[in-house]
Amino acid sequence: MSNDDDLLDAAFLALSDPVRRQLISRLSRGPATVNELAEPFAISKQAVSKHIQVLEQAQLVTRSRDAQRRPVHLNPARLEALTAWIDQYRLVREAQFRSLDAVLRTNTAPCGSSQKDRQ
Amino acid sequence: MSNDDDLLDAAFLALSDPVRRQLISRLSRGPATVNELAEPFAISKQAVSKHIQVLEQAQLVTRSRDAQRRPVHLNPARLEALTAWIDQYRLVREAQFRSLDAVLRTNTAPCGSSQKDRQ
DNA sequence: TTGTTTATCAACCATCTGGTTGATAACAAC
DNA sequence: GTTGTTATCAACCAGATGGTTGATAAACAA
Repeated sequence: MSNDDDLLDAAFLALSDPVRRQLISRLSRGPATVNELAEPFAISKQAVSKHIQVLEQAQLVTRSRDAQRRPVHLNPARLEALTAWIDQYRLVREAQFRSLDAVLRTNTAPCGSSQKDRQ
Repeated sequence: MSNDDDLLDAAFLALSDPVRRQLISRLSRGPATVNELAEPFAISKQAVSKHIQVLEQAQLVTRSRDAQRRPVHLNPARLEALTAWIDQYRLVREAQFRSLDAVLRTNTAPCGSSQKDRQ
């Protein structure tokens, strides 16, 4: 987990599983232990523990220590890094769509669906 | 690829690979064919074609037809769905952090690092 | 027709993923 | 000490993923 690319790999991979996304959802309402997190699921707590390790490696969550408990906390900063990556490309493309739209609207009149591929 | 959850699965999985993220990056500058997309990479174009199929299944890209070419287009709408999902939880948690911060700032004076786990 | 370009399909293979069960470690309470 | 709770580790397994090579199809150009 050295460079930035590996962190993005790990984070997106972590979010590609519905169980892990539900864990994120639960943690957005506050920290929780593995047992608490595992309770709503039909799978073993070992499996949940593995899921949490995946999230932890991606730095989407952190752990603390409270006797034998190891509460899991959400890390919003890492979530923000993901939206930042996505928006970097989404916004560029949407801006191009808007300007293309403006060109089509002013030059050619009818609102036909004739979009050329190579710009 | 029926429900919303499957689409999120597919989309986050699609972005968990550095090659596919670079494809997204390239496509944010405009449509391109498989051969054009494969050129910068050391892997075969069959491999790139597979990557594009993964992106297409996630509806992050679309294809069109231009003679024997099949140009690939970015789909910003799907990218936006991802940021929407992330922000849904990121913003909740950050808001909680801010209010906790405010409570700590007004009630207890010294800026020590004593955060309790269970809220 | 023949050839070229573009792109996918079909096998195949090594590795990773997500789940299981059983054993183990660390701590709390008695 | 013993018992119970919390959590991880280790080994295993079925299926998915990411890459390869070779064959094939589709749309042109000559």
